[in-house]
Amino acid sequence: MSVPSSPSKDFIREIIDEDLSSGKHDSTVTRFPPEPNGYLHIGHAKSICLNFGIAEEYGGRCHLRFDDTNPSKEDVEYVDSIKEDIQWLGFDWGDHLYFASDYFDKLYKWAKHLIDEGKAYVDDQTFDEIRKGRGDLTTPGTDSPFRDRSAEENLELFKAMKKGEFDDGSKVLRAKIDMAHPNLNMRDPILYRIARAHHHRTGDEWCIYPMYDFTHGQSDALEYVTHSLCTLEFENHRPLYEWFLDNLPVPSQPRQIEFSRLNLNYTVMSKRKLLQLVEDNHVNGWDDPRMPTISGLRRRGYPPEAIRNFCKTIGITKFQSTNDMALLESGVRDVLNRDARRFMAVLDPLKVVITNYPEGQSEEIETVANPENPDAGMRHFSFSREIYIERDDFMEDPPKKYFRLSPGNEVRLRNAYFIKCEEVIKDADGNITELHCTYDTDTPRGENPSDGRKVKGVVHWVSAAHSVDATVRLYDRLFSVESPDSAEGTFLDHLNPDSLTEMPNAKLEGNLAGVPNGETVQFERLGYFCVDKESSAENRVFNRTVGLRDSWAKVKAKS
RNA sequence: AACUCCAUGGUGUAACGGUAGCACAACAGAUUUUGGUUCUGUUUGUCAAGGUUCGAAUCCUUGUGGAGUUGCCA
Repeated sequence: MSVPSSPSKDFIREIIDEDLSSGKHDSTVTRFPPEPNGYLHIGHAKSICLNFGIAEEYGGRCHLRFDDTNPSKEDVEYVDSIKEDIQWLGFDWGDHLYFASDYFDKLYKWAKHLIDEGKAYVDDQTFDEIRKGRGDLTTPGTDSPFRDRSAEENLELFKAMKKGEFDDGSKVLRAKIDMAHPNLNMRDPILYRIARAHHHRTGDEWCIYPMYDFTHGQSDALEYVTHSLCTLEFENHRPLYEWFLDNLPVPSQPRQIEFSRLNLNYTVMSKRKLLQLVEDNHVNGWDDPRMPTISGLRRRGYPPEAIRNFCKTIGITKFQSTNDMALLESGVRDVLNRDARRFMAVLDPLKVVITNYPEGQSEEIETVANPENPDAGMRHFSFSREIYIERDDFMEDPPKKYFRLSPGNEVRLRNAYFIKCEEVIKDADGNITELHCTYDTDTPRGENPSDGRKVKGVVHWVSAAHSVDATVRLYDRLFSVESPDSAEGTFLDHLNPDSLTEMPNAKLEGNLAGVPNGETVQFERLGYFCVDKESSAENRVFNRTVGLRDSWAKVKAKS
């Protein structure tokens, strides 16, 4: 009913505005129609945000409808995961959960209707004969020898097909349209095939199943969907979609509108390829944090809000674009910077002994949990004589703009004192094993030294005696090239060998032991990290969601 | 070489015949107890050629480039 006014809208929302103001429709009904044959990925999120988003904005509704017309590929496992992912993204279909299989009876009647009208026939040709008869892109097809069977004969045959009197694949029901049509979809498309497959909902009730084309538009019409939004590859199907609406006594006239699917660089999006990554163990399951699946992004620690914002930002057009992963990550940082609690964690520890700090002594430090959000409150942790710092926060022979710790140099320990490196301890092989430093009692948190001296470097740390151990998994892009789909060789040739790095000896601030599974926090100066589902009190596991912007890395890379 | 669709900075996306704007990225600077955040500034664009018009990213023509379609998949 309401037409939200905003500065600019995509072409689909413009069409909806027109349909509302012209009186063509007085409410808006959309639908998200996945086939339950795999896990949802971020490309589906684009469609979900579009369809459910429009329903919210226009005060309409969005149906969740499972397009389950090909039982050999489908399973309830996928139905469940799809529901979970949509809800996690923050959308709700309310009472409007549907299955195309709910319409099998209706569709069967409509098929008989077409037969009665002389607009459908049973074809006995083999698979190959049908294919050959279809012609190709530049040559028209030829009529099937069975094309002119009488309506009576067709009806008997079709009923017999349903009763199971014929073998799988031996006959099909086809629409009688035009074998010379320039659009191949209109060359007498197949409506029903015989397939004795157990359906996850209808069981063994049917041995004939309707095709996508004979199902989708009619399902939309039955649900009074006003705008049926799908991706570009269905563009050529629209004439057929409309042919069924025109030739069947459907209760409403939905309109199909196509938009471009989401592409992201440095990853693949096709179900087939994602399946291959899982089956060949290039990743650890559908929810591997490197996967572009919704479940993978969730496990990676991406907030649903960031995914929704991303979908809003990339917009809806018919242009086949490839979006930059950096845009997604930027949105993830935005949300997490605002929401994530801060902690300190050392991934690659180097022990530091503060030689002038009394043995056996410790003190409690208080600081904010999140500087961006005062409501997050305070946190407390301990400082003591032995601490860990990040190994790459020390260099024995530093380059010019290196602000961190080096021999004789002084840095600020984050939330604590200045320390100065006095001595580097090495093992027999020359590896640095320990640093001996002194601290300045004049420089606790919140105070600068009375002599006015300053330091440029701030280094995070954890108290050795108060730390907890953890494994931290660092994730990088799954592929090393921007478009693995079009790169030389197969996409598997371009897997990034360093997409996963395990840091098995990480030392965490003690407070991190209490963070629940699934929460994403910031490890100060390092990035955002999410408690993995495999994490336990005995064996803590964190996944890096995304690193912080790192301008030092850029400086370093240049030199 | 059929039909359909698409073309705006590096990547996306606005501008609906009237100043080409925004985000990300990049670069420079300021602030900073996160080399984070925040703030300021800079660079970069209408696929090409014609036409219509006072005026074209926008309308028309042609070309070029890209995508989809020859499943009893969706």
